[in-house]
Order: sequence, then C-alpha cells, then structure tokens
Amino acid sequence: MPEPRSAATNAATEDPKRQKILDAALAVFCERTFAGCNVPSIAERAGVATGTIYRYFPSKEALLNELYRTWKGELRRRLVDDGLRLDPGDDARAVFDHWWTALTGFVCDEPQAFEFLELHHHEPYLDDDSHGEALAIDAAALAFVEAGQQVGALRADQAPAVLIALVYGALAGLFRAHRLYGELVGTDAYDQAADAVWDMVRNGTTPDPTPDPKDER
Amino acid sequence: MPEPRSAATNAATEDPKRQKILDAALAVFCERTFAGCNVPSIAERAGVATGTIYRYFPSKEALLNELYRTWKGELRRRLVDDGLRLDPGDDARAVFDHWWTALTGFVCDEPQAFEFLELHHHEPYLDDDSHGEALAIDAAALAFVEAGQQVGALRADQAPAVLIALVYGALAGLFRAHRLYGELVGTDAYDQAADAVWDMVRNGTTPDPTPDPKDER
Amino acid sequence: MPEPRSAATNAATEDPKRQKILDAALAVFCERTFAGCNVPSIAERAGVATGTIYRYFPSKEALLNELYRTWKGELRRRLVDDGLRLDPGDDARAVFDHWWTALTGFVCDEPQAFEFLELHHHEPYLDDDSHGEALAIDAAALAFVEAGQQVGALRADQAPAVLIALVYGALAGLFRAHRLYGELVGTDAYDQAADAVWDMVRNGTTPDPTPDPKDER
Amino acid sequence: MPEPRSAATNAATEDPKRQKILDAALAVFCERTFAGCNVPSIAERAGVATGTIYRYFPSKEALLNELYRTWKGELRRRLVDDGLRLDPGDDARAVFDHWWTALTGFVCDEPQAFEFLELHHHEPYLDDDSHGEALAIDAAALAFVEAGQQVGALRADQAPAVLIALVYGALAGLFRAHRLYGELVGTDAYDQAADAVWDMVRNGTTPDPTPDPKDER
DNA sequence: TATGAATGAGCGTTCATTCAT
DNA sequence: AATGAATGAACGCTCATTCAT
Repeated sequence: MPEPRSAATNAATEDPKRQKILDAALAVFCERTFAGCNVPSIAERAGVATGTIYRYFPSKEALLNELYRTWKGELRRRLVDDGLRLDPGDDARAVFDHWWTALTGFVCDEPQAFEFLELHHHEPYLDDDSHGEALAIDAAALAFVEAGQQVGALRADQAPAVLIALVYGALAGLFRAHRLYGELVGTDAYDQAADAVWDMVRNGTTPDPTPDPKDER
Repeated sequence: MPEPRSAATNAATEDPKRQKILDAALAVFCERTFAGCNVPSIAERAGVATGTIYRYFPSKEALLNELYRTWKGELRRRLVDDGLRLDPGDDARAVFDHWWTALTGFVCDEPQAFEFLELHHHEPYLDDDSHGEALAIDAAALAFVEAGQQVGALRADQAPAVLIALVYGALAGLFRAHRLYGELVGTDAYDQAADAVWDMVRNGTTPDPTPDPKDER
Repeated sequence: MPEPRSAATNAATEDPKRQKILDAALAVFCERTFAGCNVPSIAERAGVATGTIYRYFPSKEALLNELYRTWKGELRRRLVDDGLRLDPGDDARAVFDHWWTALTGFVCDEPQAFEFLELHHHEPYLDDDSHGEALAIDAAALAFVEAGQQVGALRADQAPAVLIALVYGALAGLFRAHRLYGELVGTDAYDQAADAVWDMVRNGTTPDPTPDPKDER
Repeated sequence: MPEPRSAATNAATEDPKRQKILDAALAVFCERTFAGCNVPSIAERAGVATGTIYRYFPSKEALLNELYRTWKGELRRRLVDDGLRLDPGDDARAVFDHWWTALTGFVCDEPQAFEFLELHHHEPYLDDDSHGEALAIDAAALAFVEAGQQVGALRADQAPAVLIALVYGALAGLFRAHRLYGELVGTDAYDQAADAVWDMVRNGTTPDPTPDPKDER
C-alpha cells in the first residue's frame, strides 16, 4: 500500500535538488505553459544553473512528462487507492463525498499541480506513461460510477463517462473561477459546491414540479 | 433562435484568403497551442506562403487575438444577444434551457472554436479586447443567475459565480470527454446532460432523505 | 557640347514616371541609405506601385547605380565640360574660382544629389560604370592641378591628388556642417569659404611671420 | 602626447571575446555598412557562433552604438583631453599642430575606426549617447576656434563652425583619397598637409596681389 | 557534480522580386 | 502599362542543449 504522503515522496524523487527543479518547472509551466517558457527560466526559479537541469532530466519534454505522471499519479492515489478503503456498504452519498473530498483536497492542497494538469492535458508532448496515468483514473472512476448506477444511487439517464465528465468538469470550472475571481469564489466554495454537484449526479432528484409530480415517480 | 451562420460573417472577414488563414490558425492552435506551433505551419495549412500571413495580420499574436475575439464574440452573441429575446415571463427552466442550448449549440457547431477558447483562455498574449469579450459573457451570465436566484428558481446556497462556473465547467468537461472518448460520449450527450446540469443549479431538489435509506431505492 | 540643363535631361530619362522613381529613390536613399531602405518605400514616395519600379529598373541595385552614374555625371559635366571653356590664359585664381563655383553650384542646386553621392561612394554595390564616372572627375581634376602647379599657381609641396582631396573634402565638410547645423552655417558660407580654401591650395601664401619675414620672400 | 594604446582599454572591454566581436563588427560595418551586413557575418569574422553575439550585446543596433560611442570617445580623448595640457601661451600654430596631429594620429593609428565613424555618422540608429559624444567634440573645437579668432590667430572672415568643418572635411577627404589611391597618397601625406590646412585657417595670408599679375609668376 | 558560456537550428518577421490581373 | 498580392529566401534574434571548466 503506497504511503499517502506528498507526491514528492516518489521513489525517484529523494534528491532535493531534483525536487527543486520539479517544483520550479511546475510553477513556470503554470505561468507560461510548456511551450511558452524556456529552460533557463526554470533553472533560475530553481536556483540552479541551466546545465544542471540536464543532469536530472534528459530534456525539457521529459521534465514535463515526469511532472505530469507524478501529479496525475498523486491524484490517482488520493482518488483510487484511498477509495479502496471504503466500506462497500457505505451509502452512495458517502461514496460521492469521499470522491469529492479527495478531488477538492487535491485541488486545495496542490492548486499549482491541478492547474498544471488542466493546462497540459492536451499537449502533444505527453508520452504514453503520462496518458496511462490519466486513463487509470478514468477507469477507476468508471467502475465506481457503474456500480453506483447499478444500485440505483446514481442517475441512470447519463452514460457513466458523462457523469464523470460533468463532475470533473464542474470542479475544474470552480477552480478556474477561483483563480480568476478569487474574491468572489473562496476556497470554501469547494465544500459548499458538494451539494450542488451531488444533485447533478444522484438518482431521485425531484423533477420539476410542473404538471403532476405523481407521474414522475 | 440564433442564426447558425458561422462567426465568419463578420464585417472584417469578407476576404476569403484572410478567412483561410484564420481557419488554418484555429486548427493549428488547437493541435499544438499558440506557443507550440510556428507560423509556417499555419501558412502551410492555409495553403499560402509564410509571408502572406503578414499581409493580413501584423503578427502571430494579433492572429491569436483576432481569433479569440471573434469566437468569444460569437459565443457571446449566441448567449447574450439571443438571450435578450427571452420573454421575462419565461420560467426558470426555459431560461436555463436557452442558455444550455446556446452553449451546446456553439460547442457542436464549432467544436474547434470551443476547444481553441478553452485552450487559450489563460495565455498572457491576450489583449484587452479579448479579455473584454470574455468579461462581457461573464457579466451577462451573472445578471441572469442573480435574477434566477431572486425569484427562487435557482438554488441560493451557492454564489452566482459558482453556479456559472459549475455549469460552464460541466459543459467543458463533457466536451473534453467527447474529444477523448468520442465513442462513449456522443454529441447527443450534450442534450441529454441538460437535465443533470439543471438539477445541479435549480432550486428545490429534494434533500437526501437520509432518515430512511429504504426510500432511496 | 552637352547641354548644361539639369541631369534629368539625360537621353534615357525622358519618361516622366521613370524620373519620378529616380527622384523618389534619391530622397529615400539619402534618408535611410541604400541598404537601410526598402523598395516599397521608394514606390510610395514616387506615387507608383512597387511592381512599376521593376518595369523601369531591373533591380534596386540598378536604381542605385543609375542614380550614382547620373549625378556623378552631372557633377562632371559642371566641373569638366564647362571647364574646357576656360581661356587658358586665365589666371590661377580664376580657374580655382571656376571650379569652386561649379562645385558649390552643384551642392546648392542639388543638395540631395550631393548628399547621396557622399553617402554612397563606398557602397560595394556600385558597378564599374559608376566608379568610372568618379574616376573621370578625378582625372580631369588631376590634369588641372598638375598644370596649375607647373605654372606655379598652386602650391607644389603637396601631391596633386592631395590638393584635390583637401578641396573636395573641405567642401564636403562644409556641406555636412550645413546639414547638421543649418543655422550656424548658411548657404552663403560656400561662397565665403572660397578665399579660405584658395589659401589652402594657392602658391605664395606668406608663411608664418615668425623670425624674419624677409627670408620668406 | 596621447598614449597610442587602443581605445580597447575601456573599462567595459576587458573581456577578450567581447573585444573580438567589437573588432569584427568594426571591420564588417566598414566593408558593408551597418544596414548592408548581417549578424552572422560579424560572428564568422569574430570566430564565434551567431548566438554568442547576443550574450555580449543586446542587439545589432547596440553593437553599432557601442562602437560609435567608444571610438568617437577615443577621438575626443585624443583631441580634447590632451588639448587641455596645452600651455595657454602657446602660439596659434602650435595649437593647430596639436589638433592636426591628434586628428591624423587617430586616423593613422585607427584607420578602420575613422572610416567607421565617417560611414555611420548619419545613421538613424545612433542613440543619444552616441550623438552626445559627437557633440562634445564639436563643442570643444568650437571653443578653441573662437579663442583663436579672438586673439587674431585664426581668420575671422569665416564662422568658427565653418573653419572646423573645413579642417575636418579636409582630413576626411585626405583619408578617403588615401583609401582609394593609396599609391598616390601615402600616409606621410597627413603630416605634409598640415601646412596647407593651416594656410586655410590662419589669419594673415597675403591677399592675392591682384594689381600686378607679373608678381604672381 | 555543477556551472554557464557557447552553439546553431529554428523562430517570427521582412523584403526584393515576380506575376496574375 | 500598371498594379499590388504573393512569394520564399534571408534577416535579427532565441533557446534547447552541450561541454570545457
């Protein structure tokens, strides 16, 4: 069982200088995107010489992929590995809450990492390992949603992939609003939004009480 | 009902070669992002020589901004200008449907444009006009949501900006899933998702009947 | 005997549009130098389309050379051809005055042409014809100066080429000062300077009356 | 007497690679002018890669200005700073000799630098520092000439600026002849020409004995 | 091991020249 | 004959990467 400590505790990441470079790259990639920044700016942010970067990473692209793999992996760990500890008898809302908490926990603990992932998920520079990490999350989420639908806890009028996309998208939207309009959308908004997002995916929301509520049941 | 003619019908965009360059740039920016592509690749896609680009646009950056302004403007037109035609007496769900239809209509009619906007909303290269177009949409959406909350149609336990972020984010999530897993998430998913998204923002969803889990079934 | 009318009256230069291009090029070359300007700027100044320039001149370089040849030729005409009309019995100061007047006349009548010649005499783009025109002037001047030295009118302590260089250089210096500090150095300065320049080249200036003036005689 | 060490002994110019680039640029600017040459040709001449130029100078234009400022400054040093060491009691010819020697010394020691200055004094790319250096020389020369005129040593029938222009122009003319017809005009011509140039500016040349042409012989 | 100067391919952009109209 | 849009080689400059120190 993996240790749930920070992503920095990867096997490969014991070297503190290596970590400083990764942190600096994360920050710079967020500010200017992968293609929009240059390697010396990462080195400067890390407090090392440009050449030093190439002692730890074979290329700028490899740095991107390591970062992507690491943080997408950390997200997966929070979502999936901890998810396995859930009691199968837990009710649906508890399962949802677990997922939402894991998601928002990641976003609040590592906002830069989340922004980085959002910003670079479509880069043609990502390698198969990076994509694999993303797919692993999707697969786990899919299984949970399908189970939730089968027990009637989650609405069945949407494909599982759609529900996942809606939830993840809603979180990403919240995050973006938080970044842009920090004053209007505080970090507590993530918790408060749980109810609304749950209403989107749960089964049994009362339909619009338009003509005859009985028909709807 | 919005006219489905393309945003290309702008006054400034009658010149077909200019339009070919804009279309090519849209495609290339989507595939490789602004900073990740080079001008000759846009020229090649447009079927013109590199120098020709500069007869129509003063710089690569100007091309990005024209594209951003044009398409964000088209989205605003669909959302806001047509929105004004709504009868103020329309009920909340009808207003929501209008917005959702306008949003998904744009996404389905111009998927590349939507992807481009999603991909470049954070670029430091965007000028004031481009940002202004984005702010105009936000302002209009905010007004609608506040009105909806005041008449009790939209849930009041979330800040207006949060509701907007959740809805827009859900759509963007859907779109991304559609791009990645086209087979699982068809284009009809946009319409079907309307109910789920509406449940997220409307007022009056039955609270979870926590006391008695049996009802949940 | 050539007609002393303006240089524009060359055989090849009857076409007024051709002349407009030459005039525009002269102005633009003066302002920004040959290598520092572009062809469209010449066309704009001439009031023609860019392509039209190439109906009259095979290349930008050919335009430079035609201009150089034409104006250096005009200068030669003023200096040499008119010089032949001088009565061989004229005294030396009259000969000098003739040359100085021809030189300053050219500078005052065609300041832009003179500036152009000064600015481009060293260009590697000049062809043999252009250089030939320059050499023709030098040769004629050389003959006059040698004659002047032999009859004792011009100082013999300097090589003929040196005297020519000093006079021409003094004029060019005057011209440059006139351009830069127009207020301090008016156009009448050219005439006034004749005495000073003549004192530089004539024979028989009293040497410094240092010890014994008698010795000097 | 000025120290004949090169201007390269500037504080900012200790770095030998930087100096190699400056030297190469000087040579290439002389051969092809600023606008007529490209940066790779300078790099090749300096024996470095193109990119290396930009480690030492922010732009091609900055290279031009550094060169102009440096060499115009060196000329000023030779003319003005050493000029202050003159004994105020020195007679006018001695003052003139000092200036002429300083001028010709610079031309003979640094012919390329002089040619560069002559070739680029009119560039629109020169910055304020560069122009300032040129103005400093003019101002110093002006003061000396005005003083010379007031004590009656220099001719008063010409404006001070005119006398300066004539002398500097004569030197430049000599230099140009030396470059073009090296065989006819040797480097010793600079010294020999001092008498002639002095006769141009000093007071008290015998006026032409016009009354009796016989004396002229 | 760490540095940062050096490299040169590749970038965004310009411009002499061409050619369909 | 004249136009000016189009071309693409060449420009000034940047930057991922290398390597002598």
